[in-house]
Amino acid sequence: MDKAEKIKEVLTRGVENIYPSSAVLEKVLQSNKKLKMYWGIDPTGKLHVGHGVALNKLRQFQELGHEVIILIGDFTAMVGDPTGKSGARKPLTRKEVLRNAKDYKKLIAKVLNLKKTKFDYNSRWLAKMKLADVIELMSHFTASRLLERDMFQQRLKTGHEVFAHELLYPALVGYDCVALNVDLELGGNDQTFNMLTGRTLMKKMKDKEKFVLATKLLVDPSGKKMGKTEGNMVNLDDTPEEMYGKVMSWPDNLIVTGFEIATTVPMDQVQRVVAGLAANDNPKSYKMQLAQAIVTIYHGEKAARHAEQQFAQVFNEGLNPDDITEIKIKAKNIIDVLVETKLAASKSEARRLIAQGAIRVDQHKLEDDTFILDSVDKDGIVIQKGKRHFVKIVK
RNA sequence: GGGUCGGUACUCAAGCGGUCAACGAGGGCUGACUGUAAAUCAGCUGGCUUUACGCCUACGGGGGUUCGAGUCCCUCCCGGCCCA
Repeated sequence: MDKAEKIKEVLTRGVENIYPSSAVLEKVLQSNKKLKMYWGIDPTGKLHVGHGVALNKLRQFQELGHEVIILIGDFTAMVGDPTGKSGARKPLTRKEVLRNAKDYKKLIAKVLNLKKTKFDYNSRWLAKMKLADVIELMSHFTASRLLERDMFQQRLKTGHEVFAHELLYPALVGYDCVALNVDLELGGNDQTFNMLTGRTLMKKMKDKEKFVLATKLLVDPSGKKMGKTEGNMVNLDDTPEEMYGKVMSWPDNLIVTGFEIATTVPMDQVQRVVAGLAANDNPKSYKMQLAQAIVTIYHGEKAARHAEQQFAQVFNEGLNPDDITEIKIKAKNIIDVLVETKLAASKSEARRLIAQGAIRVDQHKLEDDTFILDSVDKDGIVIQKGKRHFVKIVK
């Protein structure tokens, strides 16, 4: 790929929108100007494939020689991105944030060149702000502008409360880019509002144009949320087998988007997938390729191949996977065993699962909930719940 | 500050004195069907046990009325809307 092609890929692949426009950004990229850009993350949860999209995009920029900063929103995490109704989320301790950040770094290293990546924390400037600074910052916004955000609108419409401090959120994350003095911000399309707030602020406070690049989200082509499959969000620290399995359970219409945003598979190859699907090829084979491509990024090729082989073994042939988590337990009664192995959350649930025929012991469906596990030999006993949860009881 | 409506399980949301562990929807889990799909269909979805028209815990907090309260009353806390 030459530079022109790379620039084109940066501007189009997995991109939902560019502000002020793709054309303007293209010009800047073609000049030899080095851009300073950042991507902000909330350190409250796990990194998942949705984040992988941004990482891939950042890597492309990095390859073109631009400067990448990853901003951990440790301070804004305390405000909480306005979701849910109670706002009762407990603030993270400094320790938790640092631990999360450390985990993030490890995962981010799979995609980005860490030597060329800076990490920063927005508490560095936000924690120091005085009330006068906050007042000055807020004076750049109108109340209605802050309330425009869809989430607020929805809550107002349905009579739910919007807390005053939540209105600060877009302003604070918007201020990050001023503090960092960047040329470009990258984020998921759901962050567009916040990113544009920052763009406005940058113009007012520094008289500088900040580009905003909003990446596509992992949704099906109709724009609908993943719905049921949301539960199959792939965390970047999932084991290869989990990751592979979760991708396989995505709906078929996510395949193409998945290739585009979550992998580095060349786009002309992705086009072939599109053609294949249009020609009624079995989507399963493409989904397997996708799963393998994604697992390869985070765990390497070997692990990906193994995950695929395990997947076939368990789901096509109905056998047990090779490596099952082994647990030593005290309980003997099957109900207690299920609870102790965490396959069931409570004894009641354990009984329900058995009644529903969800529990297998060494491949045999269990119908008796008074079953006693006594003689555990050296090979152990495999307990299966549903299709994909296995635990091996060992001595 | 005044008026008014409201606070129910993971979420939304019924409920108007007993038959309420609480309708319905979403989500989750399990089963069938499959390509571990998705869609669809079915069951389950507070806990405990002797699995029973059983016991305990739950309908913002506390108190009361009643044989009996998510449901009525008092009070406190919190929110929406209107007025100031």
